[in-house]
Amino acid sequence: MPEAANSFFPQDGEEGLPLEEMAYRRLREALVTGAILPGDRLSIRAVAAAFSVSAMPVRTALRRLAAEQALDLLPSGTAVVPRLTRAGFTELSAIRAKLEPMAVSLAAPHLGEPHWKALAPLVAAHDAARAAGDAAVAQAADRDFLFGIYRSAQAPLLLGLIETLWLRRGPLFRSVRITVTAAGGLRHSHGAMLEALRRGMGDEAAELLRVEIEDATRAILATVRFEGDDTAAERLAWIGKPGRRR
Amino acid sequence: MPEAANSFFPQDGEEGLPLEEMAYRRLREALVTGAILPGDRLSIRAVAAAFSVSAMPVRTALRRLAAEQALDLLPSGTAVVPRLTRAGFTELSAIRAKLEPMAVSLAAPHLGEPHWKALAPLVAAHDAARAAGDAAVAQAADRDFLFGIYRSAQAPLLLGLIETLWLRRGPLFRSVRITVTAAGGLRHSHGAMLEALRRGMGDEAAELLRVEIEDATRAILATVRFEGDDTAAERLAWIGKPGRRR
DNA sequence: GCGTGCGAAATGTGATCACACAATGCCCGA
DNA sequence: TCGGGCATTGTGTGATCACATTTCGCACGC
Repeated sequence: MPEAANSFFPQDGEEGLPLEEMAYRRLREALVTGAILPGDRLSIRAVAAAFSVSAMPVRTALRRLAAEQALDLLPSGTAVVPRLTRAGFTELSAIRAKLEPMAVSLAAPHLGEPHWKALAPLVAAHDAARAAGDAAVAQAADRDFLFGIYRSAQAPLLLGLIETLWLRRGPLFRSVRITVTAAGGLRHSHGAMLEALRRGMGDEAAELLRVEIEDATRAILATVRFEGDDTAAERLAWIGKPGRRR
Repeated sequence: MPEAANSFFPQDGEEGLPLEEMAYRRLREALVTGAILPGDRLSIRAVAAAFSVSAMPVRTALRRLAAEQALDLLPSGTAVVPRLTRAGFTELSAIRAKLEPMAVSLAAPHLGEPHWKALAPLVAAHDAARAAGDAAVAQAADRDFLFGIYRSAQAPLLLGLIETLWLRRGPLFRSVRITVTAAGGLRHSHGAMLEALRRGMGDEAAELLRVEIEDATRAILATVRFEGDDTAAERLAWIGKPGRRR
């Protein structure tokens, strides 16, 4: 990828970084990978202790994540991992279906030989991983494929918004991964997208992506249980349990 | 407006609020109204002194604005009011043209009599203000009209993104105001939008907005000078002035 | 006696400040 | 024009304050 290093999923290299940046990245990673789950409360002190730093850098990092909508803030100021509801997921997907194809269209004129060389292996990696049943790796390949294109769109504002959306969707990854694996994987059109881009048909590639996002959304809505989706049986079981949490 | 108070342009009531919130709102207001201009550097200490608070709340507020893309951060960490380039403005407008009509479509089913009562005066206020040549008031009425609808879309994530975009566009307001005033005002289709919404044609209203945004963008691109748009004469005058700023 | 409520104390948590440290950039003088 | 010193600015720490929540215990009622 000729562009700068992926700013979304930074690798290690946490040596010389300011502590705030370190805290921010670690929290973001935890969010995206599902290490912390929806509903979890992140108190400044607790996180600071976990990271062995003082409250300030953590506070800044937490607020930054909140400003990016990756965390919610209780009225008291405590940060919580947002629970994605069915409506929230629908909204998120609808926005993605508008912005990400737009990024593909914008990127198309900027793509060239070096990009094909970088993108093609990612499609192959996805297929291989899915065939092997490793949904996490397949997802990672997909993600790298898409962001490889998005970064080429030369649209920093748009890229930032898309990253925000992915971050917000992060906590859902775990369940989606399970579901998708169980379902044998969603159709993925990245190979066709790449072909369209090679032929210079940016809008066609964008349309493929839009359809893919909408299909995937439909599939997830049909199979994944969301926060607040308690079944009748669960609601009944819930009644009369005064001491429950969450 | 039946919804909660406008969170984008808060009025006064800065008594019981945390200082960080106060600093945040005042900075945002300054940004949106053009009180601080693109390129201005906002040092934590300077702002803290201006607001008569210590550095901490200001620091948090500045970082929050930066996370929302309303401010840029120099590598050193100093916050600066972003300069909107021609390309940046084009990108911003393209995103708005996708998201804001979407919000209108989503809001349509939720609108009812109370909304018409609240929105109609805003259209009238716009017309009156424009007739009187008061572009600032006309803009404010437009803004309230649109956000009144957006808030009804029941899409918090989308609303947040749109607010971010407006915030980012804020520093440009001053020049746009001048230009638009000089040009006699852009066509505005809010009356027609309101009519379409009343008839339950949400998509039609959305389309009107999309066209309006695109027209306005075109007009602004054609008339407003952007950062980096130096004319030939200016570029010539620039040569050989080693000590220049900005 | 057992269950239920209410209230106060204890705890947790965020907000803010003043201070110390280090990196950055600027300005002045050679 | 180049170098060095100094002012500015961001980063991070620890203590302290006020507020919110939770928890525990006691008293009341069944």
